[in-house]
Amino acid sequence: MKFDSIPNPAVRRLSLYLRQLEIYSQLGQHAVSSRTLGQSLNITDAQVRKDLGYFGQFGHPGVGYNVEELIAQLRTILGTDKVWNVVVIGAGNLGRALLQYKGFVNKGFRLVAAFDDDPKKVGQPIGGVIVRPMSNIEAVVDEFAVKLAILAVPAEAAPEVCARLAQAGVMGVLNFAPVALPPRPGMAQSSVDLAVQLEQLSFQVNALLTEGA
Amino acid sequence: MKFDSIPNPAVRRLSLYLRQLEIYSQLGQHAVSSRTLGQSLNITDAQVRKDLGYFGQFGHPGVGYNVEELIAQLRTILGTDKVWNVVVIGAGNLGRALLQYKGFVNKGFRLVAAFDDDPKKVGQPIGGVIVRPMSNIEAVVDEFAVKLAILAVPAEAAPEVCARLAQAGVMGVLNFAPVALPPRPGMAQSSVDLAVQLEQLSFQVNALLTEGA
DNA sequence: GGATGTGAATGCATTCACAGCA
DNA sequence: TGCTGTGAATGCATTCACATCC
Repeated sequence: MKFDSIPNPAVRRLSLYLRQLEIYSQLGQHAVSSRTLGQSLNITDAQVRKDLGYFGQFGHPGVGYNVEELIAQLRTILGTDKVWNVVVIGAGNLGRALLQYKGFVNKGFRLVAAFDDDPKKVGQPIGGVIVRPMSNIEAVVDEFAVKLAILAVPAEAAPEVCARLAQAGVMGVLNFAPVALPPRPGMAQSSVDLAVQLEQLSFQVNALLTEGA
Repeated sequence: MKFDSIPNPAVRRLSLYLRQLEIYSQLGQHAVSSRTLGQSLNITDAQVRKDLGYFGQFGHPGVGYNVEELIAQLRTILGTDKVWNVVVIGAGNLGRALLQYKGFVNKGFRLVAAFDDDPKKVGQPIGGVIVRPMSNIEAVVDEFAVKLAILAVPAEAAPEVCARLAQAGVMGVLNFAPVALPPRPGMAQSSVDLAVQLEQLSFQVNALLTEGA
């Protein structure tokens, strides 16, 4: 399976398909068409079929897709049929919230450790783990074969910590610090900037207000 | 200024430009070229110029862009030259973290209220506001002219709450619930699903591992 | 010389439309 | 008939390349 040559937006949508299919599954729905699945997510049926088509043929002409079957396939594609051990760096407000977030575990992600340099935070139990000093990062990453990390440290510290994680063997970082991380070959990076998200809405609301007026 | 016909990716980048320019400003940098700005964000210089070009001519040929000047322009474009009052719905782990997040205020967003239906949470002070019962939503939205809301409620409740917010006059929602919100004309919506973010990394790390092998 | 601003060219993603199968 | 899978056509975003200006 060649992973490059696949549109990035398509991969983003795969996650949405999976999420929606899990909802169908829980509702006892066993079959779904590209049209129905798409409508739940505001995506065209052709787009759904094309996205899945990058990875194989999972549907049944005249019938649709089997929900459980497609869930299994998508998990395999996305790599969440196995469990990933994940560490959280930074035990501030955001880090603590993430450590207690219930949505990760049944998606195939297990938070195995938290790190912070504040001596007042080290030793605290949060969401089932205990905050450790940053000096332990390498040992923990090694011990638990950690490949994914969540970065919830201040912007000033983020690039340096990211480099350190890469050095330790982490291959993917989800960054919540409001700063651009220098790209590293061999490391996947994704950033979520909360203020930027609001700014986008601000722009769009302004557009709605001025075009409507 | 016609707000439609502008590529959505371009608007996303404007926020990144602004963020980076604010860093330059703090470092005492007063001029910047499209090349330099782009390099800090892994964006080509042509892209930077094209994005800005959708909104006007802000540069000085042979010189570059004035940092403070461009910051002011971008704030106006994004609508954050004015302060937006924002409410947070849901005072769970994530809601509480967002209420205490320091990054919003100097970006032009003021969190004016939090809501939750859990009687144990109502009355609690968090990050400068007091948690109110959901029944107060309409009154607060009205009183503070709230146009933006952050949705941090469970997935089951999210669509209903979103509809209610729209009814109350909210025009933009940042949704953290892992569910698709039905689109509403006259309302801007943006979703951040934390598990989906990790899934994307999972996919990419798998790709790195298999292509490298 | 060194930078912007911007049409033209390219490349990528989405949509169309239909053959093929249950 | 109803739906998938997929080449072909379209549409959109990015990059090129250069005229223009300090």
